[in-house]
Amino acid sequence: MKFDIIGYDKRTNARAGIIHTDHGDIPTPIFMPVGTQGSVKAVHQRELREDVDAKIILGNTYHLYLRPGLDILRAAGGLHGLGGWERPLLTDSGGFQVFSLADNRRIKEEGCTFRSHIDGSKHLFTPERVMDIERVIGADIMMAFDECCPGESDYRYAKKAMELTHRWLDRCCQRFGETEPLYGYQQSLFPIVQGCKYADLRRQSAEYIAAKGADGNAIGGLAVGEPTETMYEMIEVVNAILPKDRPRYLMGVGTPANLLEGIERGVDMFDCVMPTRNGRNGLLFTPHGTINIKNKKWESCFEPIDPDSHAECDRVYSLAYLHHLIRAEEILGLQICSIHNLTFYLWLVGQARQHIMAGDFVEWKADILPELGRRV
RNA sequence: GGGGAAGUCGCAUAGUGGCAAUUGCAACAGACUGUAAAUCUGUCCUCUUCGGAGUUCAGUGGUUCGAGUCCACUCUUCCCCA
Repeated sequence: MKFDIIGYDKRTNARAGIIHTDHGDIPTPIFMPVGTQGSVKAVHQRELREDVDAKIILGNTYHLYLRPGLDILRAAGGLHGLGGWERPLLTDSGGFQVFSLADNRRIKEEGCTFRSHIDGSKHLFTPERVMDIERVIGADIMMAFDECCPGESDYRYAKKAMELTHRWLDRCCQRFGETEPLYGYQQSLFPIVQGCKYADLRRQSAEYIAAKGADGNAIGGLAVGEPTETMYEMIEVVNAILPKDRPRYLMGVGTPANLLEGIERGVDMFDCVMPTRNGRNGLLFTPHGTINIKNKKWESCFEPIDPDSHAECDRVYSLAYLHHLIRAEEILGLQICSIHNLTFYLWLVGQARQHIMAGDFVEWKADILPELGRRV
């Protein structure tokens, strides 16, 4: 994997670049749709390619390991082979599940034991095991196995979790270095900065992670309950340390405004369930704010969802029709909302990229940012 | 014409002497950040300074300290037999 920076914003830390992978190039800044179980929920691949124009999507190690399981994945030629997706993939390591499945797991030095949310069976995830699984899934970018601790964690716990994450990272790197890709193309390992909301821990963690010299680096453990301003401060602290010539990935973030603030602070990659999950729950993101399509006021609004959109469904279907579909619980409504939101997210980072290269990122951001948070 | 059953907050329901009254649906809002989410939460008779206050269970009258619940009549609906 190779990263070329093709443009800097002179007044901020924003930059535009290209990540080259064996499955194709990824322009940055980029938003990566989340496809936890090997599917971006409610969105066809053709729509992902042609409407959304997703350059890279995510899969999840924990979920794919439980189902369909490693034998099937290996036999299929990894997740690329199983799903027929030919563009780049990234797998999250299960570190987020350490956080979100807190009731079903126990963390030890060796690793983390999980109870499957599907059948209750017990499984042990060690850094080595996670590397092996991610090799089998075969994503272009593999994430290190980390402990993502809650935003309100106290200093002592946050420090402990960070130090464990570092020790686990050493083991991830070791195993990664000892193993080969299984399907004939390269894989990269991204380590993850932790440290919760504590600037000195974040600094310490960023230095530890930077020293690994990885192809790219991730910032984890944000947008997990801490105030938004704190998140922005932590991004600044960390990005001052992470290598400038490698992509920086802010994990699990976020709102459209979060993306622009992240880009301004030097983040290149984002992923978040928000466009898809909120879309399935009837919330549309637009350049002029959010729309709750379930609200009565859209009942007879026969305007297209977005006449200028790259996505066909935004031009063809009206807000009134979408309102009807969502109320009637028609599957098509979930599909349209998901495609719309992802298209908007990809449009937004694409615009950011263009304005970085055009030199007016600051002005553009100042214009659009107040709009994004509005309620239409 | 004869016999039987039933009327509860939009719809459907619970309720057999202490009830502003159960539950589901619908409606109206809100939440959602590396997905155990096509999920979850709130409101849902009227008014409210959110402490309460006022009117309710087809209608009228009655029994009772107290009635959606018991009694009488009236109205309405449904079923069965002619």
